Amino acid sequence: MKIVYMGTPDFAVAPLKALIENGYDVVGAFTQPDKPVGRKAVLTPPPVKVTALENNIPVFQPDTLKNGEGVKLLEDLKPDLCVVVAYGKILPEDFLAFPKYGCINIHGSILPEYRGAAPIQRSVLDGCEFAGVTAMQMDKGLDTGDMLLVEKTRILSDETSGDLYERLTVIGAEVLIKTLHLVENGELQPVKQDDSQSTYAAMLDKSMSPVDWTKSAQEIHNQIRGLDPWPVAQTVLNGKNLKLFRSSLVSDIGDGKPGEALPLKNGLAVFCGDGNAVLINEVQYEGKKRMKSADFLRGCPIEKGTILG
RNA sequence: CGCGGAGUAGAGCAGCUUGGUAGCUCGUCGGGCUCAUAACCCGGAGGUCAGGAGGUUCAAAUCCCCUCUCCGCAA
Repeated sequence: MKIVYMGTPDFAVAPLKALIENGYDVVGAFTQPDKPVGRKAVLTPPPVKVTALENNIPVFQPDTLKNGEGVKLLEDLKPDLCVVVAYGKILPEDFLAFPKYGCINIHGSILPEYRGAAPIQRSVLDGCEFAGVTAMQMDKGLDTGDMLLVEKTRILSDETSGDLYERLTVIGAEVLIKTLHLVENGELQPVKQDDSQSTYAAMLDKSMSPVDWTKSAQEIHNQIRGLDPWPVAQTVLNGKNLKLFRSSLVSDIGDGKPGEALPLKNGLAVFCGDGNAVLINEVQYEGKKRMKSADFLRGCPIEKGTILG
């Protein structure tokens, strides 16, 4: 079976490798064009491109698939199936219909919940108990296709989006291979999504970073882990930005006003709106490196009672 | 050449303006106190102060010049 793989970020690397290791004939890899990255704006190829090239798979980085541009490329590759994992572009209908088995997408949520761009982050942000990966048969809607296989996993209480991302990419690779076995054996049992239960996971942006300390400790904890590794929860200290990482909920440390800092032996605790507090285990002050908050306090003492934000 | 912060002991920082034998908090090692301790007390080790046999000077972590690296903002 000839497969065209379509994906861009790290999340899409493990599934691609799984295809290769399981002997599938990956005849081409579609990925986003190289983009400038970092302060120096170095032109960087997306992870999937790197992996594909290492395995001598032809790489395609079209700016658009619309107006028949995408199909034009498929006509040469003649895939039986397209596998799409976090590709980052909308596939037009003529493209979806081209391969014999259509296009199968690996999505980082338990559909129909969290359709869209940032399902993993949103599920951490919302404090969900479970996350998962769904394989689906793509249709013209956004993550609306029939579900082929679902795998769930429990979200750990201190897990960040980045942590969960790494776990789900592994699960995603497994789900993909299992789904392909079903395809090959003609055992697929597509299940329609219940649109009435669907939710949309919008892309994250930097405006979500500032912490509102009047929220509950649990909500703030979810924000800190959900926005890690990007865009990262942030507060203000001495007029400068302070990024917050690796929080945990603490109890029995007394009372304080929302945003009130409490320097502790093992790090920086901050009181929240519900009277509880979060312990911030790692911070990054403007212009400084990321470090343990206990280390930060050694060089930049914060008086008890200082209000953050 | 987008704006800005920073490189000093294992860690986090001060010292630089007003040059003159390197300091704080923590860790570490040894000892003491204690039923006990991540607590407390005493003592010790540990630094070519990012690099340039650079410039100024009697003397440079500190002033001037060049290079490298890290980071925040903006994209």
